[in-house]
Amino acid sequence: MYRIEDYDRPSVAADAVVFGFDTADAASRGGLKQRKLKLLLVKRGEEPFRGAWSLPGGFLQRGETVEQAALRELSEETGVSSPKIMHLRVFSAPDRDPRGWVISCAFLALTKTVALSTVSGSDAAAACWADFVAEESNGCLNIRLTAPDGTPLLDRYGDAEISNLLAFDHAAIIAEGFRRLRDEVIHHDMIFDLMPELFAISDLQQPYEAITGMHTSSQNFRKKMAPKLQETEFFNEAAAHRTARLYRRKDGLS
Amino acid sequence: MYRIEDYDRPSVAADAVVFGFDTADAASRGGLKQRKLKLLLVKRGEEPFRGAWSLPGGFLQRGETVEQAALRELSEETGVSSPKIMHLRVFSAPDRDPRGWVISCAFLALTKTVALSTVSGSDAAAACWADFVAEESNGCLNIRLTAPDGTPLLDRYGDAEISNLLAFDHAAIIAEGFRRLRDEVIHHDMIFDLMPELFAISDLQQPYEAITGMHTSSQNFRKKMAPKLQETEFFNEAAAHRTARLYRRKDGLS
DNA sequence: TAAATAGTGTCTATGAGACAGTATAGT
DNA sequence: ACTATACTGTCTCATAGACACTATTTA
Repeated sequence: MYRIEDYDRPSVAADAVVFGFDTADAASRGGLKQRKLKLLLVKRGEEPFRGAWSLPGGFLQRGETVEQAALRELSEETGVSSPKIMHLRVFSAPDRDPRGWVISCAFLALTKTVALSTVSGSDAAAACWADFVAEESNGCLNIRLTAPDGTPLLDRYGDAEISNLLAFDHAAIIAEGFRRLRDEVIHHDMIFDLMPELFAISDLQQPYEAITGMHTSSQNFRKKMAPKLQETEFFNEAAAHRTARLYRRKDGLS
Repeated sequence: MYRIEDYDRPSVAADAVVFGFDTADAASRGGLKQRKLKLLLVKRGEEPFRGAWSLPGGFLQRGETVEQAALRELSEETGVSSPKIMHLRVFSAPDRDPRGWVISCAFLALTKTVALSTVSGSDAAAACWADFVAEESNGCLNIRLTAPDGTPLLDRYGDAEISNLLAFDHAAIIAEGFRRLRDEVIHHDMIFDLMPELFAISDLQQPYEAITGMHTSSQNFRKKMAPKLQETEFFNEAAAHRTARLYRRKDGLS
């Protein structure tokens, strides 16, 4: 029989790729024009990579699952809670951590409405929502990450890293996370996990297109989404134009 | 700084859910009618669960990635090699292994053509291709696994296990593996990874429908697949009917 | 010729994209 | 009146399913 003490064991980390959109609640929204995809990062307070930005995460503890570890670390480090978290993959290259043998269980997590103020926790200056921009050109995924102060954190073209200020192999984890996000949005309506309970159809479009890279007219987008939506009696507060009806996700969808 | 020695660490296993189809090579095929989806299992030679069937897998060793560990164990235990292997998820419930704290990185793997004779390795009687049948009814996935001698190994309806002779939480891992397989076949043409290099269109249909649960006429199935196929100059050897042209997967597909 | 599967063509319904045009809010 | 967005409807094209029909092989 295998005896645990007889064998070498790695340290196991759980890291979360957390996406969100910086829109205020749709029901109480003003004339917000720009809705941008954001990625949650924390500033490392310890060596190695002290001072560098990294994914929120930490080490698995006895008695918890890796999901619980990811959510616990996310909460501890950023004060953010995620209603939706899914396994991404395990990163286990033997040299990925200078401290030694550490494998990382990576998760994809989403927050409904990103209130930027929710970033707090042990050290408020130690977490931020970075701007996330992705483009696909001839089969290559280009990702750019920018800190709130404008510092470019990552410029990645395919697997080539033009510039990368992130700790460990987190750039690769982020790329994998975004690929999965796109896939889930396209095939499994994951876009709704990024939206508040009630939303106007036009609130869906910017997020949807930023993630999928697709572009449609607002009319056709409406028609595509209509079968997945449940009409409500509510309307958003008007800007300088007609008010929009609010919808919720129709249940009974995969 | 985090020092590895200061903290508790789990043992890490890599387990593979390996699917295959029991069709002989299409180019030298006889009048084979039944093509069935199979799952690769090994018989445990040690405690715990000695004598029970389980997924091929084993413990991660220092210096290798979890993918390498999965492929190494697969080869050692069954002699099977897999051209396609992908991360599924991590199973880490604290009580999932009676030996102690063991988490499992689960993989989905496919073999192109299953020559049933390839099951060998350290102990030939210790591995088998079990019959795998899945049905979806009102949102619930029903899975049944049967050993080659007819013994029912698993009957699972949704998350309810009617009967389960498998070791550990491998029944849940298998269910997750099949869900992912179906998803990849539907959205990303993974069906081709289960096929030999050359195949007739009709060879695709049974596997495709067994996995997706969809049903179409052979004519419409042909039309759906045509844009993904590259015609070749070869034909299969005839049975008691017209010979079929062989195709290969058209490249440049996701 | 019969049996069985391979393969073509046709009709129809559905969904996506292009785009014309109407509705309703604020300024 | 003007502007900006919400929303409806229409046309066209591509794709999926139903199904009639032809082609080719062995028995």
